[in-house]
Amino acid sequence: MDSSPVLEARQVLDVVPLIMCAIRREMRSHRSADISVPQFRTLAFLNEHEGASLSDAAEFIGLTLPSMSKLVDGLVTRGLVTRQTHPGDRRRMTLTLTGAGQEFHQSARQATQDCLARRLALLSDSDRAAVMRAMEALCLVFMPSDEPVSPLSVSAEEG
Amino acid sequence: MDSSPVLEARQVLDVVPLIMCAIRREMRSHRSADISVPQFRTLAFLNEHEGASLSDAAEFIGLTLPSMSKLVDGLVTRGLVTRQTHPGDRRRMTLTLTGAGQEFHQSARQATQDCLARRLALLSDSDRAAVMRAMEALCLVFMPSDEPVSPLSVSAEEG
DNA sequence: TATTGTTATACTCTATAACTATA
DNA sequence: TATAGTTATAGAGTATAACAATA
Repeated sequence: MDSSPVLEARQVLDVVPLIMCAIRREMRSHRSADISVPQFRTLAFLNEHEGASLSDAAEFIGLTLPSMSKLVDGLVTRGLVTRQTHPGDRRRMTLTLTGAGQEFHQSARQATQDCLARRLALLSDSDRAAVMRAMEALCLVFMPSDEPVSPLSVSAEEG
Repeated sequence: MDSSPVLEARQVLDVVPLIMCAIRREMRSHRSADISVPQFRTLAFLNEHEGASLSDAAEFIGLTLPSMSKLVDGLVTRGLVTRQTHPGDRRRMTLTLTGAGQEFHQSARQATQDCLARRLALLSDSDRAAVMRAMEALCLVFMPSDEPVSPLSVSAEEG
């Protein structure tokens, strides 16, 4: 039947924002260090792309270079990120998470995951199996293939 | 097995933001009238809650009253919303979508739904069935029950 | 000359505080 | 006195433009 994807699309459009709300609320409650959501996303990006440049981060997060420069200023001030000149190309900045930055990101992610797990535990085994299968399928068709870097676990934005 | 919800939680945390990115990108591309995402959400709220007051909207969207007042200013200026004093209580403002406002919201939602449907059409029938079942199950555990108003189709926030 | 990043400046969005009008 | 909304003002975040340093 051809109209079926339309029905599922409506369902996805209704339900996914609900889940996203829960994710965002949890992440927000964890912002102990008083960082913004773009800052949090930048931490997540650096966690997966150690030594990325300012331009890399700006492009991935979707900010201009000046904005990202200022954003990173804040992360450096808070001791979550280090900013060093690249040995090979002294124009580039090499961004790295500090221990505190890694710790912050990891614990925020863990807390969010736990929060989701508590909700999922309310479902039956077979419903959870459907969730697993659905997520695997959706991942295939929503994963941006052209991007050089995986956006996994980096996109809990905005707040 | 007790650890299973944890696995699905990780999967949900990885995949849901991907889908949300696609939703947001589509909505953003549709902002022909140059309105902000909170403004868009307000349109969606008013679409489901005709005649809501400024306070109602402010509480639902999560803005202060002054901020919502200013936000609505913009929507009124653009001809998407009307603002009238409530007949029974002249302190209250009654907010209503204009025809243009309804049209704008409806076409934005339709475009987003079509965009999702194109991706879902890439899946097998049985995968789509799993998606449908998963969304129904997730809706049950992520739907905020205490809220007086349904947040469905209103929560594609930020960008 | 092109690229990487920073500084200067302006605009949007949001909040808090103070105010007006109505109940 | 309490509630609904507006106006005034300030702070965060972002963008564009201009600049400095390196390739």
